[in-house]
Amino acid sequence: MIYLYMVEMAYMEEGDLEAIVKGYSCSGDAFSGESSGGFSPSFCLPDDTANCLYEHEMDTTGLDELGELYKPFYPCCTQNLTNSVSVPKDDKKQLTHGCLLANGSRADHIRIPESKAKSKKNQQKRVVELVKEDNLLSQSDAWAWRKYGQKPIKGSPYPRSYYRCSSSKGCLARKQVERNPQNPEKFTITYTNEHDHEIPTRRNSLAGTTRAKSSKPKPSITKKSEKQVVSSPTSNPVITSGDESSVVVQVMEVPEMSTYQTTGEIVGTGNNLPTDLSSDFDEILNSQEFINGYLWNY
DNA sequence: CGTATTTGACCCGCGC
DNA sequence: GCGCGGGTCAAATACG
Repeated sequence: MIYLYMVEMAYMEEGDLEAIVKGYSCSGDAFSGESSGGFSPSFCLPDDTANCLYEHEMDTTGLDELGELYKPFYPCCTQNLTNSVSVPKDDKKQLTHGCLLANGSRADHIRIPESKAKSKKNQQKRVVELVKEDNLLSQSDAWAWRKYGQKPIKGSPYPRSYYRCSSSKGCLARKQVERNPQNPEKFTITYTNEHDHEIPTRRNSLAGTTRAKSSKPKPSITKKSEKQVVSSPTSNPVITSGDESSVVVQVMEVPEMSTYQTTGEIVGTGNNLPTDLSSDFDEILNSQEFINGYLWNY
């Protein structure tokens, strides 16, 4: 089983976090669950648990408890829907967006203030920190993700990979994956925006296939000699840049989905991680199997 | 040929 | 206004 911490960042003012944690409030991400492989959506934490988690890691709980934990919290997850609005980057006039709810239904055309929508900072973010590297396979969600970028991140020796939803054209869902610089065994996955479509029943023809890493160096005309490794690891990436004033910390124990089967193995690298881009980490990140993590039978 | 990945360039928000 | 850093674009390339 997998234990992960889920941090939801919604449109809330400073101080809301405490209120939420103390008051057992729900995050308002009514449909966050679909990004976790059809998993159940947000749930509310007991007061002491939430506080505990916000400060430090928590010991694990039993797998079967999770399902029971979720049930009582489902109803609250249909509230505060407007907090979960995705923000289309380029849609400057209409600024509406369809939202997929956890139960599969949709909530369309939720209007958000233009000024707010313009800001990337106000995009909904949901951060998931994986505890174990090998859990990445199971944690990976059922959406099809396509990598569109990778950047070295200041303060972290590990690059961040950017993925977008490839299941549907125009879907604004984004996903970032990076290794925790303080604990290389952990990965942080950040989801931005929500899918505006159902979970695909089948993926693109090549989705899920593993591309063999090219043995020969890729010819590049304008290639720089820039080294993409940056130094001096700093803060915990889970609760990132200071502006995310309002954070809901959730703990999810994610059972491995027995209906799916992982298609690849990740060789654990532990703490002896190479820092260059040809490291195992990059192979993991670059593997579509890692991104999806499931074997799809047609 | 269609789709995915790589990676330098570009864009944009933010702090100074 | 400028520089920095994060996020995205898109051409080149790889793969089935």
